[in-house]
Parts: sequence; C-alpha cells; structure tokens
Amino acid sequence: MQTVDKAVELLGFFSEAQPEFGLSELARTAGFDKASTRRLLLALIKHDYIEQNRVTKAYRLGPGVLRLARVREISSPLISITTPLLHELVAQTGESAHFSLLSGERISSVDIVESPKSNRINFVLGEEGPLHATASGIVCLAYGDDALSSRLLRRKLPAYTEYTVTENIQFRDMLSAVRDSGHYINREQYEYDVCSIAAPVFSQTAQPLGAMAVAAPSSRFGRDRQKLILAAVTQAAVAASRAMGFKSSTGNS
Amino acid sequence: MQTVDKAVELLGFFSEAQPEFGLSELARTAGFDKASTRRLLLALIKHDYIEQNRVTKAYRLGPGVLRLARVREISSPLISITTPLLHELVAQTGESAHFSLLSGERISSVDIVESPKSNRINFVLGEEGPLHATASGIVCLAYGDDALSSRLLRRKLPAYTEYTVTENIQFRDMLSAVRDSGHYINREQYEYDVCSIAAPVFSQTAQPLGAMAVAAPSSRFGRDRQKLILAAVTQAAVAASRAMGFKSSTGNS
DNA sequence: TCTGAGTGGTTCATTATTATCACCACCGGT
DNA sequence: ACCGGTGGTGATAATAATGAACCACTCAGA
Repeated sequence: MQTVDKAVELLGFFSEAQPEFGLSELARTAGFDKASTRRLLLALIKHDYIEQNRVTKAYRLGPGVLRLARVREISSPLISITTPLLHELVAQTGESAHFSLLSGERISSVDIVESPKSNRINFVLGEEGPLHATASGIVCLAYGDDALSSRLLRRKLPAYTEYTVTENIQFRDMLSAVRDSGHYINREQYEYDVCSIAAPVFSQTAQPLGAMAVAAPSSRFGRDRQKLILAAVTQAAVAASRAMGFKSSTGNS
Repeated sequence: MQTVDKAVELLGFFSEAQPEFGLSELARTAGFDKASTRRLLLALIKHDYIEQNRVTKAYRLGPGVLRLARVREISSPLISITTPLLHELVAQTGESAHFSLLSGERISSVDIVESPKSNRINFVLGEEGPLHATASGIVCLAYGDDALSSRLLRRKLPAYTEYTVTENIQFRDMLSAVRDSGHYINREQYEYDVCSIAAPVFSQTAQPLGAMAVAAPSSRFGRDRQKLILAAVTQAAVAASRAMGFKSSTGNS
C-alpha cells in the first residue's frame, strides 16, 4: 500500500504556513516523480480532499476534509474540549497555549489560543515539529509506545539549539523523569528564548494522543511563573483526558 | 491510482450515523476484499486518518483529519462563514437550516443549525444524500459541470417518493428552471413531509461548491412561508458566496 | 462440550498496476 | 530567440496490489 502512503503523505505537507503548492513544488518537497504526484493529486481531487485553483493551477486541501473533521469531532470530540481549556490556560497564565496531536513521528498543533500580550509565543496551526525537541513531543514519547521512542533513537537526534538533548542515555532518563512527574519543562531546546511546559492528554484507550502546553519567552519563565504554569497545564491536561473518556488509574475512588 | 481511490473512498463511509466500522462490515459496505480493506486501513492509520479501538477492534476516523480541516479552514474559511449565516436563517425562518457540500456525485451536510421548534427537520452531519432528489443537490447540478449531470442521467434516477423527478427530459427542464430562478424548491421528493428550499454557494472559481438550504415540514410550507424562506435562503447563499471570494457576474457595478 | 457462523487478521502465488523518463505546450524574463 | 521554469501527458519497464484460503478466536445454541 505504498501508493496510498504516498497519497496521504501529500496531504501532510499542507499547513497554515504553506496552504498551497504548485505541482512541481509539491513533487519536489515530497520527493516523488512529477507525473506520479499529479496522479495522486487527481485521485484525491476526485474525492474533494484536494482542490485545484483553476487560474493559478495551485493545489490545496479541498472541502472534503471538513466533512471528515466534523464527523470525527461529533463522534469523539477533541477540539471542542481543548478550546475552552486553552482559553482558561491563557487566562490563568497570560501566555500562549496550544494543544498538539501526536501524528506518527511528528507532533502538530491543532488548537491554539494566543496570549493577549504583545510579546508572546506564536504558533502556526497544523505545522509539524520534532518529537524530541518539543515539550509536547517529549511527553508523548514518554507515555507512548516504546517502539516509537526506540525508532526515533536509532537515528542520531538532531540538535536545534545548544540545549537540545541528543544523547540517547540522557534522553531515556529524561523520558523516565517525565513518567514520574507527569510533565516536561522545555527550556530553549527547540528555539532560543522559547520555554514551554507540556502535559500528556490520553485517549479512552490510555494512549497519549497529544499534549496541552503553554509557551512563554524566557524572560517570563522564572521559578514562580513556572510553578503557576505547571499547575495550570497539568490541570488542563487531566481535564482534557477525562473529557475524552480516559479513566485515570491513580486517584480514583 | 485505483488503490488511492479505494483508500479515500473508505473515509467516505464514516458518518455521524455510523462513525465506527468493524473490518468485515466495512469491507462489505465498500465491496472490497477483507484483506485489501485492512491493508488500506493500515495505510490510513499510519497517518492518523483512521484509528482503531484496541478493545473493540472497531475502526473510526482518526485525529489526523482534524489537522487537515483546521489548515483548510484557516487558508480558506468555509464553516466559519456558514455557521453564523445558518443561525441567522434559523432566526428568520424558524426552521432547520444546513449547508451541504457537493462531493463527487453525492451531497453531504457539513454544517447544521436546527430549528428550536419541537417539530423540526433533523439532519445528520456528514450523511450523504443523492444529488437528484435533494434541493441542495439539484441546485449544485444546475450550476455544476454538464459532465456531472450527464453522467448522473445516464443511469435511471431512483425514486424516493412519488414526487421524485426521474424522467430525464423533465429533469433537464428543472435544472434549466433553477438556472433562471437561482434556487430550487423541493416538495417531498426525497422524504415525505419534508420540503426544502436551496440556493447555490459558489467558490472563487465560480464553481458551485455546495448549497444553503432550509427545510420544513409540509404543514409549515404554505405560500407565505415559502416566500419568506426563499428570500432568506437566497440572501444567505449570496452572502456565503461573496464571503468565499466569488465575484457575481450580475449586479456588479 | 461440541458445532457453526461470525469475528479480526495473515499469507503468498497470481495478476494488474504504477513509476519513470522523455516529451509537449506554455509562460516570463533576458 | 532563447533559457529555465512552469503544468501536463503517454508508453513501457518495473513494481505493487489482489484475493482465495487459511488461522485463531468468540459467541450462541443444542
């Protein structure tokens, strides 16, 4: 089913930052042949998951994806749960908050509420980030399938800043610490001057499906604020997990 | 790319009414081999467009579709445009209103606002209906590609009630009338006691991408109420088209 | 307990599909 | 006129998908 793989992989390249692609452009970024790419796109267009601008010839996500999301959201709500929690997080902490989904070996923000402050962290909706350098990704790795973290650790982890943890042993210890504490505090490991705290959100089946996180500039990341943010984030994550039908194994009576 | 076709076709079977499928069940409804179906599902699972309940083994739409919809909605808003218009329609008419998307040879509601009345028409989100027997479908056909209506008319149109238009000549006349008037009034052609009025919504590229519609029980579908509903629906559809970047060719100055 | 009919899942020889490259027509700048 | 870039197309060589038969399991009923 490599053909299907490629087709749905194409969908993954579209993001808020780049919602449109030319044919050659998409083929290049995907690493596929131009002709193949076009055939894949045609198949997707047939079902309205991609549409083409007749004038500019550019391809973008089609209206069909809306139907899917509505159906999914009705049968098992997610965004409608996280949005109010994120608003609360922003109100409590004054910082930008976001909910990210674990998606294969990447993590992508699907719900964002931005801080009202002018100096704030901005996220791009739908943009994918690495698991090993983001707080959200790290908590997902910690609670996720061992196979996933092992697969990731087989390759050398790329460093994004001098603080990125790239050593396998150190990384495994970190994951273990996350499992003990229930959260992770990222201090400029992905981007300079960006710190964030994330806590995992679990599905009914107790798998981590994503993470709630709050991000702040380093200048507003002192001890006291960390405490405040940490408390708010963990609370929000627990609330989200509960709302999604996850029965926590600890603290039930 | 028949393989991709099949894979994305699978996604189409999930709806609010049936958000979960067993493997055999899905293979049966799709008409695919069980083994193939499973391989297709695995490919989709890999990218989080399908997920499987580990306990019940049932398949359903995965969280990945949420990302796609958010990206699409940010880059070219649709639902966020139609929802307020639908609320207004319900306020004006007192009846249930919905926005449907043209999707291949079917039409499916993606946005619904229900009437506050206890006797109201209820829609199922994401459920697909036939083009030729629904008001929304008929207006899309009227303004859509000729190839689409011709393809549909090649087969004998199935009748759902005694009022369903199934004769080709009569049907073509009907489409022509829709193009003249800009709307269609469906009186119990799909379901008894359900009448509805629909008007087309156009994209930037002047293709009909769906329709706004209001549906009422026959008992509340007298002349005066038809007039009221018709005016409200056409107004809402025009507003939606405009908001989506469609430049109307008539009435511009 | 045995049977049968239904699950979900797997295998592998057969078969039909898709990838690729070279090509075309077109556009915009030099 | 040319060049480098689009989007798009078609034939053949190389690859992938198919599906009948199979297993293990569960549930219902005799």
